[in-house]
Amino acid sequence: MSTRALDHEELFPIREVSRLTGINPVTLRAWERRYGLIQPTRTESGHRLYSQADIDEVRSILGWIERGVAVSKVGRILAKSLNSKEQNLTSRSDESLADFKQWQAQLRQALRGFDERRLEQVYGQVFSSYPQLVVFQDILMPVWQDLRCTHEAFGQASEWLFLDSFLRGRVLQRLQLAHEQQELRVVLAAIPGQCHELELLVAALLLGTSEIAISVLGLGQPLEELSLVCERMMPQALVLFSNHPPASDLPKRLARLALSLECPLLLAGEAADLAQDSLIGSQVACLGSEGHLMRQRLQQYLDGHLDS
DNA sequence: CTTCTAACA
DNA sequence: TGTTAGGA
Repeated sequence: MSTRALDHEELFPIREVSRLTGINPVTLRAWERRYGLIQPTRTESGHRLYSQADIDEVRSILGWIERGVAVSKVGRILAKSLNSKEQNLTSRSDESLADFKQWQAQLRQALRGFDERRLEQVYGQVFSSYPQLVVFQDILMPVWQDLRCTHEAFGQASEWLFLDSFLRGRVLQRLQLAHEQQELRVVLAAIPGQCHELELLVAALLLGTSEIAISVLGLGQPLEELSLVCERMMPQALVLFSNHPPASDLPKRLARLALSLECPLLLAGEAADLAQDSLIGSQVACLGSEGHLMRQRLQQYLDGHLDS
């Protein structure tokens, strides 16, 4: 704690990184050698020094591994999705990033004590300082993701669960409040698979505006029945959500689904970032995974389609 | 304690 | 693909 004069420039030896991420040092070196996955700076004697950004990269690798992606394929994915996230981060000042970390630290402290009152308090304070989108996308969800895939200490699984159920409750609450008298209605469904409920709910929250009401379908929603559901709900659009790498047959399945729908079909989440190349020229539009962009593109898309 | 490569499971 | 062995 005391030696952190410059948080950004602080460097860690491999053993520390291993402790922080739960990855064996030798495995860390194997990733670097075989897949070129993290390239830390070196001391003159050749010892690796990892920056905070390197450690964050290890964590995101862990996230993809947990979603069933082979380590050899993570590199490509990271190269793509880093683009959209990096742009988001570099456009932000260092001091606001430091502020985010402060709030995240407070959040982690509340979680460590399983202190619900404290958690509510921090949650409320964050909301009084930042807009909803920033609160979820830049402060709360990164902690949720870290806790989910990092095994830094015994008990983190419980802390993750504690946060997850707290946030699910709060987000549901907000979703209910958000439903008022919007003119446009959009249906949001998860691509069946391994999506967490919270990710879908947060996406719904971030996509909604004063003009667009989002209706969320349950997690197990079968893709094949969506045309039926849309026939009866008659939304202005159907948005599919996934944070997982798209299966190779996904573009075809989506194209087929799009043909059977009365309304336009859109894709959101990390899957949208990763699949957008294979979907150009198809009926399926990609919203991306960044909150601002998603909302903006959805709005524009609807505007354009309602004119014609 | 770190580094590396080659071979194993 | 992660881990082990062996040497520096």
